[in-house]
Amino acid sequence: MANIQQVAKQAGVSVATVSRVLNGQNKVASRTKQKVENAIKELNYEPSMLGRNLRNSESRIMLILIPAISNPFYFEIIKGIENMALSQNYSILLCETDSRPEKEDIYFDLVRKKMADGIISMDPAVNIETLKELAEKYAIIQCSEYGGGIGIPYVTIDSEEASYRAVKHLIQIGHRKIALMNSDEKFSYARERKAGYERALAEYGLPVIDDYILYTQQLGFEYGQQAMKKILALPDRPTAVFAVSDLLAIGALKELNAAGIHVPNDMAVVGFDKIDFSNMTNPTLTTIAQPMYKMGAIAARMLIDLLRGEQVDSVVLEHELIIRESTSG
Amino acid sequence: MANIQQVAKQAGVSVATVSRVLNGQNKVASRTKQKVENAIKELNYEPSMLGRNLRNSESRIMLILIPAISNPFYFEIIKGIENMALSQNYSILLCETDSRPEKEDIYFDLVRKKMADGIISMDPAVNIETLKELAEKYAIIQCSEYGGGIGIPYVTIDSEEASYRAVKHLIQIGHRKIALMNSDEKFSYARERKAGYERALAEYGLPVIDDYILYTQQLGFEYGQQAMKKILALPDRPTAVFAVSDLLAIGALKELNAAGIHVPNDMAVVGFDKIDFSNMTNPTLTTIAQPMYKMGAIAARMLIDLLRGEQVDSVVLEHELIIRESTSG
DNA sequence: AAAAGAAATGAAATCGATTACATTTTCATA
DNA sequence: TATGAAAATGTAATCGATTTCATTTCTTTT
Repeated sequence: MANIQQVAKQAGVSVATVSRVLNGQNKVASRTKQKVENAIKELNYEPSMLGRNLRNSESRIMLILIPAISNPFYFEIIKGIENMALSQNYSILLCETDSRPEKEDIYFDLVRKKMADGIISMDPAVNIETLKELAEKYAIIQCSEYGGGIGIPYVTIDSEEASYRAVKHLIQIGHRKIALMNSDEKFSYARERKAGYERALAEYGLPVIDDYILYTQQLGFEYGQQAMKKILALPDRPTAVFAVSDLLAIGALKELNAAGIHVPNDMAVVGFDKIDFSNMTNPTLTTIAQPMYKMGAIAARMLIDLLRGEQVDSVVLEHELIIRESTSG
Repeated sequence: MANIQQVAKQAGVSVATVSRVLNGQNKVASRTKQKVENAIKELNYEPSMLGRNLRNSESRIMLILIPAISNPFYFEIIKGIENMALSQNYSILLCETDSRPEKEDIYFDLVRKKMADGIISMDPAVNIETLKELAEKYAIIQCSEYGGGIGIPYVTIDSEEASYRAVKHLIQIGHRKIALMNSDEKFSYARERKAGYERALAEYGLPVIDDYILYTQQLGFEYGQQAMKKILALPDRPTAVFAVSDLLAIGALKELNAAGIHVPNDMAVVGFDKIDFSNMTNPTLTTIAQPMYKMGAIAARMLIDLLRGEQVDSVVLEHELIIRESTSG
């Protein structure tokens, strides 16, 4: 547990010199450098980040806000963030908010108290007012979900277009009665995906039927199962379902299975996100793939740039429709 | 961005008094306290944890080491850890090691450099020598997986017994040819689960057949699929499979499905962990439930106790066999 | 009203680094 | 060899809190 003073003493130099050796920037005579390095070895010295961080007024920690760690959608994004962060000597503090403001606030406090330098928010349920306020003093990036028009840079995909393509695909393979399994429209992605759904229907002159639009409280299997139960109870049952999340779609598949309804012959299903599990279901799930790793990496890069005081612009990434068994028997 | 000095000045008191108000322990006259609190409000002051942490020589961050964030097994454990940590004013730094020593080392460095106070390791692939060495100077708890006999406290379940019960269940419903889908035996849980498997077989006078014991490199769906492919290619095909992880079991189910083999009639399957997905498969998966939330909470509690310099003892928690469709058609 | 004891407050050291500025050393050149 | 510029090194302030010990203020008691 040696500190820089002791190293300096041992090496017979000043702490400034030790610090210079540590950071390798200023020139130090190689003989001196050697002495210092020996002292470091002998004392088993590890520089304390507490001291360094205080002096530099930074924590080199970035906060990642996600609604639920159990949604696999975030895995690859997190990986992308983490790798970029590590490469720039940042660590990530992963915060599951459960979409609860109190919990959110605990973590926001870490930023206010300098324990974290900035935030990447992926929580659609984040309190946008608080976020806006924080953004005035701290670096914040929105990833995947974003509250538009509030001046916080974001990286995301074009949800409306993705949704449009998914529904168009269903129409093109012959479906006319297509249900939408959406989540709460307070989330921008939900509004956009609905817009894409409606645009596709409109393009083919199909009516938007209220009964075909379901809203789920959350994005879990159970909610997909429940929603599918309601769909099956409909008098004029649709022949296809587009769910705005793979988790919902998988819950729906489960319910269809239980009801003995064949997918895709009796009912086609499309999901969204291309989580790993979507390839393990029976049938495998047609879905929209987002460039998640890339999205994460870009978000981290943007945050770091922001922290450096650079100007950063929002980014919209490409997506892809992955056609699998649930729409093509 | 006010600091404690400015608050003191504004309130017309010394920094010591401000600090006392902040920490609420020492007695401060209520009039003074009021003045300080007003100053804090007026200046919008937030105490910096950088300063506090340096002075207190602690970071109030605990490191959580997991091999892969994509294994749902860890979700509830992490929740348990997080909640306990937050309640004690700790934050958690989640580290996915990918079972790569370099990455492990990046995170270990955070501990050496005082950026984290202690570690909860859940990585079976962790370098046990490094861990042992670190444990001499820092607080470390092993959770779920543990390297025995090295004096690092752990919390886990009795894997041998759990495995024994799972296999016994298969035997009791009539199976005689039972395959084991295990992971690498360098992991203690793998060795223990194999031991339980063998004990159950022995108890019923069944032979241990080498061909029936498969090893997978990792615990992902794909590995379960591959392993099941091998099993299906066996000349004398077993009638049941016990997989040491739900992910493997789900991959196996997928492969069985693809091969048109009925589960459980033609082949019964048992998993391990009771992850959420295990209830979404068709058929639903019989599995061993671990008290994951509790395990996490206890691990965090143990780590905090350790950091306080208290004596902590290892804990073994209960498990439960959950019988579902994959073993009872 | 004075003295003693308790309560409140303050001054200054401390945690462990970085860095601006000052000083010393080195070395080429005249 | 003296000189001056360049290179190396050192001194001390600083980041923002906590805390020990000293001092001041307030109560209580006689």
